Amino acid sequence: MKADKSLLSGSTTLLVLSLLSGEDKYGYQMIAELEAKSDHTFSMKEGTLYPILHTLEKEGAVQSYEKEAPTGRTRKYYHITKKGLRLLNTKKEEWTTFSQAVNAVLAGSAPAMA
Amino acid sequence: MKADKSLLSGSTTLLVLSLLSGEDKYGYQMIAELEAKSDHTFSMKEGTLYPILHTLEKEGAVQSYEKEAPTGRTRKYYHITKKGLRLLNTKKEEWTTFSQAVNAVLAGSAPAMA
DNA sequence: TGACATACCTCGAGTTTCTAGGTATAATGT
DNA sequence: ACATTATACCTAGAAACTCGAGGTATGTCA
Repeated sequence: MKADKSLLSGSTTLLVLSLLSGEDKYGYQMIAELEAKSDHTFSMKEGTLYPILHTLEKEGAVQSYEKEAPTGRTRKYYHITKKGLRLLNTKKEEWTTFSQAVNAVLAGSAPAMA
Repeated sequence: MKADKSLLSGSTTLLVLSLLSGEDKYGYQMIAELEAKSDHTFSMKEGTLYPILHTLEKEGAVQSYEKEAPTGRTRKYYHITKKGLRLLNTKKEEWTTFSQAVNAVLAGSAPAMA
């Protein structure tokens, strides 16, 4: 993880829901896509992702189903629900508000930029 | 706190150092300024801020000194050191990398915006 | 057959923040 | 004079989140 790992806190659910808003995906795939899309900034660990997926499913934000891959292996796919899409929009707004607030504080003080 | 409080994780040190890069400040003042500059998005709690300041001082990123306010009360001011300024720049870069990565993931999937 | 990648999972440790208290002084209202 | 509120500092324990380390199982390749 390039960025301080603690920055990741709180944004994981947003990232997972965002990935699923395009199409159904399985856990292992999400980790790889996150790493690729973020240019290797995010390396979400399995021990982080799987519990999150289980929690989201309990909340009704996603639904899982098993499907056999062309390889013959069984994968567990996750589909985002309408409730999940609403949650995604909420989290997106929170992210926007939050990042703008951080930038506002940064802009107000120091000039230095690496 | 408007934004999901867990988003705050990892950015607190960055915010505190950023505030101190302009001029020396005392704890109570920082909380008020954070709230004002972020348009009420951040409401950092005393139980969060004071331990952070103590940790930063142990690390040598800030130095504290007591000074009497015009009111007669004694305040504990914090001054950012050169080491603290370097730390600030590091954290700034981390923040930039992190926020760009989140935006990249968000852009790659869902179109909806509230 | 052995090694490795894929694919899922859980538990305990570590980190961070918040809640909820505590202490003390100055200003304000009555 | 007295009570209340705002200022200003602090700490301990609970709660939340992520990670490291481990486990299980199947498919691929040499």
